[in-house]
Amino acid sequence: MTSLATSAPPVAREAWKLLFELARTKHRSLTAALVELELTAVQAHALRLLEPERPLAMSELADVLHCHASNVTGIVDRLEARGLVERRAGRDRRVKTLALTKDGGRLRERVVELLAAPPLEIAGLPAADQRALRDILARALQR
Amino acid sequence: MTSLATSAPPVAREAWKLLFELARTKHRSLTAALVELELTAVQAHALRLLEPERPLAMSELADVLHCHASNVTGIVDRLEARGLVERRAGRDRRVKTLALTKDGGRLRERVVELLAAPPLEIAGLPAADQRALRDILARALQR
DNA sequence: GCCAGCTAGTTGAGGATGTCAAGGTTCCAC
DNA sequence: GTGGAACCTTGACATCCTCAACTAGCTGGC
Repeated sequence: MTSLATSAPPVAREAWKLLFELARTKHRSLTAALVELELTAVQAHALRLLEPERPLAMSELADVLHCHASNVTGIVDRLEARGLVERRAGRDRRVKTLALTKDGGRLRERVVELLAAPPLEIAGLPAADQRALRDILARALQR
Repeated sequence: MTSLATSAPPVAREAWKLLFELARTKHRSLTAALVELELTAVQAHALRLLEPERPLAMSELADVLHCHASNVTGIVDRLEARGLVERRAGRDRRVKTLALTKDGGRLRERVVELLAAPPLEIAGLPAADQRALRDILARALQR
């Protein structure tokens, strides 16, 4: 649970405001890019989490997506209907294991690249700024 | 249109990855906080955009929310049903102008504070890091 | 061995968000 | 005036999300 700093110093608030704005901008451009792949945000996220060599159980996917199992059923239904994902029976026959198909693997690569690509706002920064940004964020997330 | 840098230097990608992670973490905690106000993300966003002294037309709200007018109808319906917002007829009677009610204004303040509060990851940084972060992000968004 | 209770996943109901097409009012330019 | 444009709403449909109830399968204690 990441709590909030309701009485934070002004500088932190300014930094956060900028960060918020950047995130929103990127979120929009990302959603637009996903439309061309005919994927929704959640579908793309699920695809990203399904690494080719490490199949996931439905319940594990629900965990990492932070949503209910019943929701995952529908999401996987749609991915499976498009031939991107397969449900396989595990040794424990209650568990259904999710594996990428060939098509799913190919599409996943595009999704991963899309998500990993920094927006031009970041990519266009001087190298020193990029390094400083990375280091500061690394410190921030270390807690 | 924020385009993507699909072939960006590794440092930019690392920085972006961290930023992405921070955004996701915060998004979750924010959604959780909004549940207690019985607001969804879009409702909170709409509320934030409705400044007390500057009423917005439905179409203007649709613009800033980046969604279709027909979608705004439903969102405003729900806010109005809760007594947070009022539709008023403008001089041009095609236009419906949105104004906050007393309750809406009070709730909006809490929402604005919630959105503006930086996560502890940022608030807990040394002051020098906060300043550097703010300055780098300001440069990034200047383009 | 057997059964009570747990776990995994699905189903169905219901709500919010989002798109699109169609329609009603109102305005404006000609 | 009248035709077209602008603004909003409505209805149909898809996705995402939760919850409650259900089925199938596993497991531990007797």
